Amino acid sequence: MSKVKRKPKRLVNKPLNRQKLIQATLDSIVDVGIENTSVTEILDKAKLSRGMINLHFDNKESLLLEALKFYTDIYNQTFYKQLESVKTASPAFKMQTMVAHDLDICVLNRDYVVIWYEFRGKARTNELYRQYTDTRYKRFRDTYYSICTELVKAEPLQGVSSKSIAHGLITMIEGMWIDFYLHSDSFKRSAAKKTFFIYLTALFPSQFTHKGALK
Amino acid sequence: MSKVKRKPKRLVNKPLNRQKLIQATLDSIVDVGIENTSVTEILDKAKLSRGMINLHFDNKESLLLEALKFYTDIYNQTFYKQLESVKTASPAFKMQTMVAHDLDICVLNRDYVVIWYEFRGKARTNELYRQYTDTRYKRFRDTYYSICTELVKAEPLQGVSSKSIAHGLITMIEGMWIDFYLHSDSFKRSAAKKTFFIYLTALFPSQFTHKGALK
DNA sequence: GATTATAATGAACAATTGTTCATTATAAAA
DNA sequence: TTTTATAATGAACAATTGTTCATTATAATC
Repeated sequence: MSKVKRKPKRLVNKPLNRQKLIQATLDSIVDVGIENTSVTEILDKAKLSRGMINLHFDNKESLLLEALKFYTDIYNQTFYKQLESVKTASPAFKMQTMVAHDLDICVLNRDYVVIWYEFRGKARTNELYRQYTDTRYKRFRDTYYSICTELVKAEPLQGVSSKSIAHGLITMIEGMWIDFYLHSDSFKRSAAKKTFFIYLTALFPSQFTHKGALK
Repeated sequence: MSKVKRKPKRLVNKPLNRQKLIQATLDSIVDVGIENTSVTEILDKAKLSRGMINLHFDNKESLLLEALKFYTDIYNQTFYKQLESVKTASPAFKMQTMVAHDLDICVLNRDYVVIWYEFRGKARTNELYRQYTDTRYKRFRDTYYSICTELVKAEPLQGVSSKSIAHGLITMIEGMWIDFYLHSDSFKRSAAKKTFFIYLTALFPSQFTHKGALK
């Protein structure tokens, strides 16, 4: 008789505590590194009891993967938002916008970069991590390749493929991130941007200027 | 009476087993990552008994540090040998030589790069590791800065500091290493070299050509 | 207020970590 | 050959790892 309906109950705090665990995991990675991020460490930070990780996630590994997923989503969202906003603009403006994004404080900040490299350090020996890090990397690379192709079309260079040029630029951005990761204290966002535009101007003098502005 | 002299004995195999442990540690880092490099893993690889790490080194941490030291010495030796060999050459030739070294298979190979990034991943939270990785990085950077200064002196660029140029080049080399680390299967040494020389030629057209040769 | 579904707890678990040290093996010196 | 110094062994250790699950707490429904 009373078997009419048993609806879900008490789901108010569950998603909240789930998110707490993800945040505590990311905090722990920043504080003590992914290597020393134990369940004890995470639960101390989240101020939750010992069984919570295995209640909300199957195991510690799943929690770490969800944290990585949550993290990469942030970058993807801002990256694509920027890309969308310059869809019809000139290639030079596209390049300027995307470089500005990748050197912006909302993406190139201490915590953010640390988390990225901690996860990617484990990606080599962890198939699942590699999936996420490689996907992000591919999108990032494809975007810059595409913009470089447009730049070369607008201003052809003799005997130089747009592929090679894109390769160099992508490599440089990656190097900038590493530079920030290693020396975030002395790293100067403006200097990085300037350096970047020196190289762009050397290759495409009719589309850029050293000062980072467009022609 | 018989207290005349007690000379050291049986020191034949000790250094040999010590080196075995260092090599097994590096092998383990390549195989399973520094995170999963346990004493059990190392000793299995070295085919030595359980107590050996604490006999030859104070503890596991010391062994890892000695392995890092052994590793960085290899790079430093070849790097300085090359640098010494071009001491009196033109800046362009110096640049060509050092880039060739840093993209050469004896330094840019799978095992070598993996070990480097595994250690550097831990360097952020490990003061001692950081000392070694930072020292190597500083030497590397100083060398390229110095060569760039010479290049700019030979061919001044208006409104562009040699510091910025060096910054870009160093950043690109670092990025090439990362690229190799992440995609050693598809990485093409020749393509990397070519890309590098495109940028050098764009900046210093009277000292380089796209083909990687000197003018 | 009583019932019920489930979120949260934390003691207990087996497995693995790095380290210790009494014991054994071995090569050089007496 | 005997003695001696020390290199090597591996069982035993305490500490820490991630996971389990019987118990308790709590909010929605009856």
